[in-house]
Amino acid sequence: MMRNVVFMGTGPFALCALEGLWQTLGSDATLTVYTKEAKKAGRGMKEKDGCVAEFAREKGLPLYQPHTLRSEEAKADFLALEAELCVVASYGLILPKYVLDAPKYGCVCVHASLLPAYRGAAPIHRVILDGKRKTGVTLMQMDEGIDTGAMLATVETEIGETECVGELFDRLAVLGRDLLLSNLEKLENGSLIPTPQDEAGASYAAKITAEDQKLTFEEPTDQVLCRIRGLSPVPCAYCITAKDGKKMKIYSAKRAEGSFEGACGEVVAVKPEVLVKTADGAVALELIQPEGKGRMAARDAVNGRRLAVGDLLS
RNA sequence: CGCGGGGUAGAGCAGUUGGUAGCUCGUCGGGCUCAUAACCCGGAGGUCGUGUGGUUCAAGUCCCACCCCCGCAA
Repeated sequence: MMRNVVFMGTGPFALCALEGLWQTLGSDATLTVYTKEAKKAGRGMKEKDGCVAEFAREKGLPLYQPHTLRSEEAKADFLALEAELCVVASYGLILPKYVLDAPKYGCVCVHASLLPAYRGAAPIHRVILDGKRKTGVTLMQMDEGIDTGAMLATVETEIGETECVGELFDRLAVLGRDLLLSNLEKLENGSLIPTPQDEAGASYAAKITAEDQKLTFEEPTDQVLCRIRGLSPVPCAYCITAKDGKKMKIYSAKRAEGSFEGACGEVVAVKPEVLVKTADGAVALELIQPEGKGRMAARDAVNGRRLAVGDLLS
């Protein structure tokens, strides 16, 4: 059993793996946590720590939140830990070579995609945005590139037809945690065989931009629905309601059967469902959120005169 | 001290220049119908975020303080 492990991660996906690691290693081992520094965020711009930092504090784990790993100070700190293994999951900082080289078993990363596809920051969102039906988690030996290291183990999963990124995220976090834990021993005894990634199948899952969040009803229904599912509930797809120019987030919607008359983005019916015309049909809005208001069923928005037949969404 | 929107029946909203509250939906009861997410009739349901606060003859409506929710930006 390993006795000295460093974990580097930020956010809920990382937290899931960290919790598992903490339970598995037990109190005999030293588990040191690295996570991104607290930053001013949210309404009021108050300094806010991430969930990984909170967990580390709560459990009394040694915690490091360097602004960068490239400083001499960070380097000295890390080397002094003399870690046997470094586990990384959506950390957000690039690991310098000294980190990669120092641990006896190197640095392994839990990445939420079937590498070499969807390397990068937003693999879970992108895989749904692209309409894929299968994804997974990869455990890999890190190298100096971004998610380019040799693969050690993978687990696949089907993406549900109506599954949103929030649901998939939670499932992959658990799969990732289990993939890591079930391979710890093999990492230690060297029985995992690193498989280099095939560059031919590589793709990059870039961070989600505001542009990605913008819905376009000029697209076919399938694409509109993928965009909604792939971004819900965070950061969420949105459109602009023409009558007041305000944003309206759309958390969920489904395909509407039939053919409809109207311009793309026009509300063509509100009863019994709120239907919005797309390039090749219509989508039925389910859960939405007007700017400044809370989430509500599309039907409630109609009751409050927020949406009516003829309204234009763009 | 980042910018901005909002807190009124179970839900979503309206409430004009201050005069004790309305709409759509839901809910309960009744009716029509082969039937219904449709229609008709009727009922219940609100100390209008909090404050033994201020102004006023009178405040959901103006002023003050505080709490909470949300959008942007990070």
